[in-house]
Amino acid sequence: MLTPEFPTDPAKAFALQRRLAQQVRLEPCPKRVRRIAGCDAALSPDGQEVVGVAVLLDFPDLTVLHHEVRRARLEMPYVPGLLSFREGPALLAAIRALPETPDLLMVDGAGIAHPRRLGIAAHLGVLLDLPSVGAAKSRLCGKDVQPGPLRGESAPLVDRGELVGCILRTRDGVKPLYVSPGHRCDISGAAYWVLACGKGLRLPEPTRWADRLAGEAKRAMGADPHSEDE
DNA sequence: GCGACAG
DNA sequence: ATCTTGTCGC
Repeated sequence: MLTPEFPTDPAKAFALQRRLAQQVRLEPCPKRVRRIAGCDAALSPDGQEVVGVAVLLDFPDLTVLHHEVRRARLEMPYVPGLLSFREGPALLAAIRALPETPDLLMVDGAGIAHPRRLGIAAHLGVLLDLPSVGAAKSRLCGKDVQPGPLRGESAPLVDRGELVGCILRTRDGVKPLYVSPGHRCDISGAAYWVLACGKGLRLPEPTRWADRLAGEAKRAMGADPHSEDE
């Protein structure tokens, strides 16, 4: 089950990122959002597959309405900057399987705060032409600057002289998140949505649920590499 | 050439 | 990502 959408050859992946990065549109984030999809992935117990999860939450309730899980074989080793070519296939399938098209995607990973300005959040946003936000737990690029200690405080994330996102404190005194817009969104909007989706915990609800559900799906696999097909 | 490096 | 128990703090 090959995925021409995500080339396995690093050279082709780099070229594709540079091409898709030109399609990213930085603009004001939508204000009328009713449905948000949280996305995250985990590795199968045998490490041969990726388990992608897309959780649909409503806004502003932040209630979980639905979630989809999709698996995809790993064809490429992890290479910083090429994460979307590993998790992309499974996440894309999970998002497409949702009963409703979300108004916004919130992904565990980078948006444009990426060496070629196409982190997984931006990549998925462009492929689906949906507004997206990247909320990473650690830094991929840019200068690491510590924001104020209180929830809501932030510091600009600058990479090679370019403002690509912000380092946002989502919880008092806790390690900040590296937030950057994906597609059809901007830096302030990305930070706004991450905070608006937060309940005082470090991770915003969409990503927090996706992370938890991916972990459950992983455990449910136990030592059974496979049990069915699509 | 030497580090840094989402998940 | 993943390997992993208890422990400090609100």
